Amino acid sequence: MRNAEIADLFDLLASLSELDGAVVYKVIAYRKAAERFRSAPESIERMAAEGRLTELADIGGTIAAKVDELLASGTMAALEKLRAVYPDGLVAMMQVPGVGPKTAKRLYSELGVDSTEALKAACEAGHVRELKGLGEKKEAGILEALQAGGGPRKHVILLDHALERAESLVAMLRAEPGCVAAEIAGSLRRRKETIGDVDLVAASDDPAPLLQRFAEHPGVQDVTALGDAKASVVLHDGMQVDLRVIEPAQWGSLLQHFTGSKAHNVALRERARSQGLSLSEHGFAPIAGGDAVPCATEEEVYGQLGLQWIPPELRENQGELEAAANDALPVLVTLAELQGDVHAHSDASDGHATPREMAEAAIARGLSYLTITDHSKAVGMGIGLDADKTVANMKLVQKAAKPLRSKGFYLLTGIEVDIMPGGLLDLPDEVLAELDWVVASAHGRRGQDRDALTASMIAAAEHPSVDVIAHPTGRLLDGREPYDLDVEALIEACARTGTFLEVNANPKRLDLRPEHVRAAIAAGVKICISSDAHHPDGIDVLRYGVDCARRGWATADDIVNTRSWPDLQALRKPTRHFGPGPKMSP
DNA sequence: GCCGTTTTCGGCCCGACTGTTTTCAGTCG
Repeated sequence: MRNAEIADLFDLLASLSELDGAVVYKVIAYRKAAERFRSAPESIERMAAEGRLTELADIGGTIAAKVDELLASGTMAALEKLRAVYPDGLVAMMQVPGVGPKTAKRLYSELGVDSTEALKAACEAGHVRELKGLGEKKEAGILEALQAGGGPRKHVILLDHALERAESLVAMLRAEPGCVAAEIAGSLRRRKETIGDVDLVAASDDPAPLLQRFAEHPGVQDVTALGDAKASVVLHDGMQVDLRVIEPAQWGSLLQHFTGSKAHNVALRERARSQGLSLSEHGFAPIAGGDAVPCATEEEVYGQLGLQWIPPELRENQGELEAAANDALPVLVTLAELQGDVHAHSDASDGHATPREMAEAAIARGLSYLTITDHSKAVGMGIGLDADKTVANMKLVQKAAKPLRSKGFYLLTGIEVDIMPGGLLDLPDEVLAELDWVVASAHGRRGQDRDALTASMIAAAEHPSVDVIAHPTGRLLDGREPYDLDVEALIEACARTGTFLEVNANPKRLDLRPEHVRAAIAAGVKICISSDAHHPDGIDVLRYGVDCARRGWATADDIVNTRSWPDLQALRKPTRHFGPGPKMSP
C-alpha cells in the first residue's frame, strides 16, 4: 500500500473520530500520523515490515499496530466500526466551509442529511435554518459554498502564480502611508509547491485603514471576513488571500506565527511551554499568567527558545528544531549560486528558440554554461530527434558555441533521451557517448507497472553515458498524478552509479519533490537544478527549483550546477569523466 | 493517541471572526 493511501485512511479515521466526538487529542494524533506518513521519504509498508514505524515522530505503539492491521487485512477495525455508523458523505460535508464535525453530525442526526447533495437540498428547502444555533445566514453561506463548487475540493494554486499575485499585493500594502512593514507569510513564504491560500502580514499602528484598503483592492471579488485585526478576501481568479495586521513591536512574533507551518508552530509552542512560556502571534507570555512580551524580529522568537533562526523553507517539523538547537542547520543553496543550466530545449525539438538565443538568455541571467538537451524521437508527434538528427544538432550547437567561448561561456551539446519501457534508451550508445551531457527521462508512463517502470529507470541510471535522470516521477501539479515509481530504489541506484537526479524547476513539475531531494542527499546523490526551458524566458523558473531544493535541505555543495562547467567534471561518473578540463569539441 | 531536563499519568498550542447566543460555540488557520 502506498504512503499516500495509508495517510488518506488515517485522515478519514481522524474525521470520523471527530464526528464521533472522540477526545480531540486522539483526532490530532491521527492527523499528525497521516501527515507523517504522507511526507515520509521511504515506504511506510517497508518500515512496518521492519518494525520501525515508531521511529517516526508522533507514531506510537497503537498507531503502529493499526498500520500493521491495515497492511495485513486491508483495513482497520476502528475505521470500519465508525464507517458503519457514519456515511462517508458526512466527511465530505465537513469539507464545506463553515461546516465542522458538530454541525455535520447534527445535520445528519436531526435532518437525515448524509451527503453534500442532500445538504444542498436541505439548504434550498430552508431546513438548515430550523436547527438551533444555525440561522438564515449560516444556511445561505453553506448553500453559496456548495453552489460555488467550493465544497470538498480545494482550489490548488501553483507557486509561480501565487507569488506573482502576492508580491503585487504586498507592494500595494507597502505603499500605504500607515504601513510599517508587509510580507508574504504562510505556505507561500515556505515556498510550498502548491498553495491553498495566500497569507499576508503587515505592521501598522492603525490597522483599520490598511484592512479597508486591502478589502477595496480592485482585484478583490468578495470580502469574506473583515475585523479589527484581519481580513479575508477572494480575488477574481478564485484565490483566497488573508491579511493580518499587528502593531510594529509584535512584527517578529506575527511573521513567525503566520509563516507556520502549523506543525512547526505546535512544536515551537511545546518547546516554549517547557520553558514556562506560552507562545502566540503576540509574543511570549508566562503560562502562569501575565502580559505577552512581543518580539520585533523572528530572530528574537527563535533566540528566546535557544534556536538558530530557521529558514522558512525548513519549517515543517521535520527535524529543523533539533538541528537549530544544535547549530546544525544547513546553509541552503541560493539562486545566485547557480552557475549553469543543464536541461534546456531548442527549436530542434519542441523549443521555440535557437541554441544561440537560449545561450544569450542564459548569459543575460549570469550563467556561464547551458546544455541544449532536445527530445529524442520517442516523445512522439515528430518533435524528437533520431540518431542522425541528434548528430546534426550536435554540430549545429558546436558551431553556435564557438564564438561564445571567447566570452567565457560554454554552450554544450546534449540530449533528453527517452527511457523506453524495458530500460533501453531511445538512441544508440555511440551517439550518446559523443554528447557533452545526457539527460534521461521517461514520458507517458502513467499507469505503467511500478516494478517495470522502476527497473527501466534503474537501467538508465546504470547506463555509462547517462548523467542525470530528469523529472523522475513525471508528476504534474496541475492535476496529473505521478508515475507509480519506487523512488527509494532509484535513489539507491543513482548513489551506486554516480548518476545525478534532477529537480525540474518548472513550477508545474518541481520533481523531485522536497522529501525525495532530502532523501537523495542523505544517500549521497548529487542534484541538478534545471529549468527545462523551452524558450529564453523559461530559464527564469530556476528560482522555483532552488525553492524546491531548499525545502529538501540542499546546500550549494549538494547541487552540481553551483560549480563551473570545468569544476563540475570532477563529480561525474567515471565513464563521463573527460579528464582535467572540459571536453572540447574537435 | 503520544510523550517525558516538570510527568509512565496527566498533560497536550493559541487566538480571531462569525453568527447566534445575551456570554458563547463552532470553525478556521
